[in-house]
Amino acid sequence: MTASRKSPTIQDVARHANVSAATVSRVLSAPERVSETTRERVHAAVSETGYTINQAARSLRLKAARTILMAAPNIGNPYYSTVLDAVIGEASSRGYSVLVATRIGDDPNRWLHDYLLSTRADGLLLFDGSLDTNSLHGLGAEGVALPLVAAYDEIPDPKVNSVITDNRLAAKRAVRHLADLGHTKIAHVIGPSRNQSTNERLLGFQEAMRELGLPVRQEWLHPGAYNTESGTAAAAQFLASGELPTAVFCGNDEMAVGLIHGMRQAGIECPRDISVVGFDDVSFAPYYNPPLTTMRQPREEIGRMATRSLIDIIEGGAKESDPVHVVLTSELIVRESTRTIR
Amino acid sequence: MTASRKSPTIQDVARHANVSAATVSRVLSAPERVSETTRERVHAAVSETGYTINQAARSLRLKAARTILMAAPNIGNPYYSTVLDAVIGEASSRGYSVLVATRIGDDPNRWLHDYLLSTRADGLLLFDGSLDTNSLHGLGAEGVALPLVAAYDEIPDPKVNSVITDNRLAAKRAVRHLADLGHTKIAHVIGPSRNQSTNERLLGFQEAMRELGLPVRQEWLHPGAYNTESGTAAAAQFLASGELPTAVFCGNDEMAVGLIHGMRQAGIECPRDISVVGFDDVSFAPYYNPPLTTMRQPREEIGRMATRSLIDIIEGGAKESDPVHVVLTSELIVRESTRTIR
DNA sequence: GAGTTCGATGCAATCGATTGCATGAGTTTC
DNA sequence: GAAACTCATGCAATCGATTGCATCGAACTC
Repeated sequence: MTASRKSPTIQDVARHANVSAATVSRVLSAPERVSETTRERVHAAVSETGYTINQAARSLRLKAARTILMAAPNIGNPYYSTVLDAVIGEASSRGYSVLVATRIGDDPNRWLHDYLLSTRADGLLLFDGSLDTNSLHGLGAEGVALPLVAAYDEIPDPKVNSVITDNRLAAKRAVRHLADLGHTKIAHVIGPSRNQSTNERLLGFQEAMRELGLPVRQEWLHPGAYNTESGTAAAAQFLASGELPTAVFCGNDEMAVGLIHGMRQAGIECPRDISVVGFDDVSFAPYYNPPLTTMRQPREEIGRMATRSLIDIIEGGAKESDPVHVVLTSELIVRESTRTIR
Repeated sequence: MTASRKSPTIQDVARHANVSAATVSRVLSAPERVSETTRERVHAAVSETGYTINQAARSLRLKAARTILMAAPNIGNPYYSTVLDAVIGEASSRGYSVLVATRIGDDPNRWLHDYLLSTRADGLLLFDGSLDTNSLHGLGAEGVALPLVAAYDEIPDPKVNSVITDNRLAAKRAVRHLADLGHTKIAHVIGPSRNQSTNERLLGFQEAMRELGLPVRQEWLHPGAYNTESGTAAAAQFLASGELPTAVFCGNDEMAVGLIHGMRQAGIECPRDISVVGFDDVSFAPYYNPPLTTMRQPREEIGRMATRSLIDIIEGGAKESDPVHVVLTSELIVRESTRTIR
């Protein structure tokens, strides 16, 4: 109650409880090494003083910040909000805080470096496959690998831990779904090419088309950027291509929505005139008009698993030498943006 | 190049440059106090060793973490993604990192306490008006106010700094817009009642209705929770109310979308049968079908201003005793979810 | 040329928590 | 009953960066 001028330190608590600072520290981190009577006395002193541990001092001494860094190219994308939520939940249940960084300047090496080598964060949750492996490996101290888990987007390096989804297969299933509905003229809106996930989805698309014996038309492939604008741009491109596809597989929901919007402005209605499959199943997908058929990605699961793995690695040291490679499965959610061809 | 076993310290750099650690420190923080020749020598040593500052040590010494904490009830809401983006941008341009916390257990006092009194964060960006003032004031050390800026949602305490929008006025304008289109049967989907912003919007709604001489029907007021589900629930309530409103003012876009969705399932089309105004103008609003008429909140601006104010307060100490109170104006964006009554 | 000033740099204390080692009291063992 | 052992606790060094004060040499003044 009677708060002192500034935050009480472990010394203050020690004084209150008539013990040494060492004992207070032990009560807090290894209670079983302290007798019950002193333990109680210390606990009382802690609440009397309103003591909270000074993380800076702790980090300095332990060389661990109990903080992880989540880096994503654009937190602005609604895809990440759910993931971030899950990351925070899992991290805080393990006693970790979460720092968030976006690509700021265009020198990822510099900012990652700043965060990680400065004991601000103990490990990195990387949601961005566009970083080159070399710069990442350079981050760990010599020999010691930096705790790093790549999530959502794979890093093309088997030594890097990853938690991803079955992008290739999922893309194939999405295309098959369209084919099952009778579509043969199928277009694809591609994500940003620097992402591995994008390439996997494109590969899945191409593979499925080949297996189905359907032609892939170049002008029905639009390179997008995972945002609504590029969906609308894709619509424009397809409209200008002479013949309109009857179905489109989009690399994510944002682009699907942008595409449907663009098409509608030209009088092409979804699903009446064109079927559209998205990817991700973001929060508004079921509420869109039409409700979006999409490949759901288990985003909470991705966030949780990635965080759990990262913290396991941080705490287990490098002893578990086998890299973690988790592949979660996406699920086709059929709603109303796809239907049988007339 | 020749990286040592562990991260180099300021001592290592000092040794390389044949100066004392004090000098290295000065080169880094007050270059003008060091002669040019040594400065160059030190810079060379820094890049040779690959030195990065140890933030824990720095924080301990300076009693400042150069980190702010953004606390929001549910980061999962797409509203926050844009704000967070802006916060990160502004913070990192000032050399600050951003920690993110969600409401975890239901003891906000405890977690805020943990973060703030433990030198993890120097200040708090609070996006949650539901915390009671007492617990907040308890946070600062005696006499010294904790650097705190309430954003988006006002704390009903003039001593707390805030960056908010003109919720009341904005709500009135939204209702006026509906009235201008000839609507008289207007419903309102309210946000979670613990939020001040919600109450302001409700007050604005009521005020506008009174000024327009329109009756407020109780069964046309639905208490929602700022998510899509409650929009759909509101639709159900209105449908069951005997008479259908011809227009609805929703407390945010999520609920607007949920409402439109729910109405459509009952065969009530927007804007044909019912006009809907949302609030926020989240990223998918212009791409919805129909594109959403909504009160745009300057979210980047909110994030940027709030962050800037917070850091100013942190760095300026408590010397600027006048609380900051910024009120940004919302803008009515007319799209296609509202139209003149038939 | 002796005294004064100034700029550059080093010394050493400090921030607060942790932990290996030492100590001392109490308990067990033969 | 003395040696061996256990258990609880304290002492003091340590983590790495910052900064007030001291020092030292050079430049300047009269």
